Amino acid sequence: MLNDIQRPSRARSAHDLVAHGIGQNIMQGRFPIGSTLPGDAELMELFGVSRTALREAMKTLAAKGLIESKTKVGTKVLDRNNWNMFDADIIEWHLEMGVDARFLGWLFEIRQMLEPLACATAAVRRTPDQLKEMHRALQAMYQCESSRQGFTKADLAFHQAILEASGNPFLQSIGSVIGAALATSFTISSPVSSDDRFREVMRQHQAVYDGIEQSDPAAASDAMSDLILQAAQRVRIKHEESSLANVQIHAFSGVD
Amino acid sequence: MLNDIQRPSRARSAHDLVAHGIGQNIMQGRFPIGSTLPGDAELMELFGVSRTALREAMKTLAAKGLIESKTKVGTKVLDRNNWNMFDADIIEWHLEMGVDARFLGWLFEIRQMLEPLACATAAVRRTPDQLKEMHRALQAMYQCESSRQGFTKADLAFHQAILEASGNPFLQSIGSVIGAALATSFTISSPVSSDDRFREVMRQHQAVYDGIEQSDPAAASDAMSDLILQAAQRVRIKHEESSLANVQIHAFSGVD
DNA sequence: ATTAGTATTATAGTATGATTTATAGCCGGG
DNA sequence: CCCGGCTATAAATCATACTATAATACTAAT
Repeated sequence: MLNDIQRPSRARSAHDLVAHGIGQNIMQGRFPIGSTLPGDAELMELFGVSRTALREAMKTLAAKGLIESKTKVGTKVLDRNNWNMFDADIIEWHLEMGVDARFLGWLFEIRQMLEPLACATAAVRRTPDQLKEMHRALQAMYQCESSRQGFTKADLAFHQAILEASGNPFLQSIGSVIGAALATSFTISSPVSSDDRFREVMRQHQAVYDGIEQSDPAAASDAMSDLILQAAQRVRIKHEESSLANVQIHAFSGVD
Repeated sequence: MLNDIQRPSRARSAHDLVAHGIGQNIMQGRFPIGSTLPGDAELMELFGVSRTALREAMKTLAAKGLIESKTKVGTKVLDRNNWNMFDADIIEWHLEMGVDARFLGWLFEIRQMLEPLACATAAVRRTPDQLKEMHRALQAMYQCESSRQGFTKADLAFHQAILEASGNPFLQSIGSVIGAALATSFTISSPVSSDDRFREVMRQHQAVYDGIEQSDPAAASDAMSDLILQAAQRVRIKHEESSLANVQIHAFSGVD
């Protein structure tokens, strides 16, 4: 199987390469937070691109909250809490400098905070079409026992369908976070490595689907919570001090 | 008091204005999703800027996931689930076209999902310095009974200090979401409009602080949940079908 | 007539230099 | 010591020219 393009990153445009380059350097701390990075002229030479391409790259980074340029004073690397961590590129650049356990932990922590509740809302708000979409993705997962690539893709599609059905655009835009978590987890520990593991993973996903299908928010939420917890354990994440993994949904009572 | 800059939007750079203009038009559906927006030449004329400025604006929008340009085929408006809703600008543009209740509801839904758990982790992970930061912000709130501006600022600082103390960079980067929610809520219904209301709001914030100060995750989480719920009610948000507002943290048990 | 290959062409991408604008830092006057 | 204007510098913007890409149309071969 040579058909997988391991690095679509190769054939990218100039400004994309520059943005990637600078972004990664910032992540790695080679352009430390708070520091002023080299002037236009120097960066042009460094990356071998024109001012146009460079400035477009800068705007990309600025849009993601990584840097800020002011006339005369230069371009400074902003503090981490200005970074938009829900951005696909930022997550990617983070992971490209080596997967560290802390980062994965944070990723799973966020998933644990959002996805169970997304399931709960999806269970209540889903349309028939959205349910069908989840079903399609679930079936695709069943049929991808052999292919890790295909399984990951179907898995992501399943989770994204749930987010979509939650009806909340904020939830709908965290696909990148989940995608990164899945892709990374699967490189560490494949869920299709053994028959037992595969069956267990599928059982959990099925439980999530069933909960949503039956419009049972609590069940859907609990199932998703379990699913994420076990996924985290598979990659041996130990939550540092306390675990939020067993936060549970206590009650779903509608208010007026 | 004239010192408030109602529209810092005025003195912005060219590409910022263009990005703002196009972004807002996209939000309003005047550049519908999936459509191809005008070519470079036309947009240059439309906004009266040079190609450079226009392209920088495009890159900004592309970085936020709003659009995608391909050679020959033009620039297309991407689907909403590519948009990064956790971006401050996108939220701002959304709100600028009139505050609609649904959007506010989504905002509060996300807050309700994340902030209580952020409080819980903060209660466990906080450093003394971070606690001090929260205390400072809380005191500032107490002293801003008269000024809505100052109160909003202090309130945001309080919430941001909690996110900071959660230790999770993903949580740390949702300040824009909370900021937007606070600012918008306060224009609808000021928390300092009456003495009673002010006292109630402060009591709730104090409860959150106390929970974190005493390293009591459950208490901190519950207090924050209450706080957000009441804030939502103040702006008359009725959750559509079911409310996630009274999701409760059931148990915080550390795992190994 | 269908298909495959090639040429055309419109549009985004890149490059370069000139020009404008904003600000840090200096200077001199108060 | 403080304040206001001057100046140098670097970023921001503009204008223009050139390149790369891909959708379309056209041609030719089967």
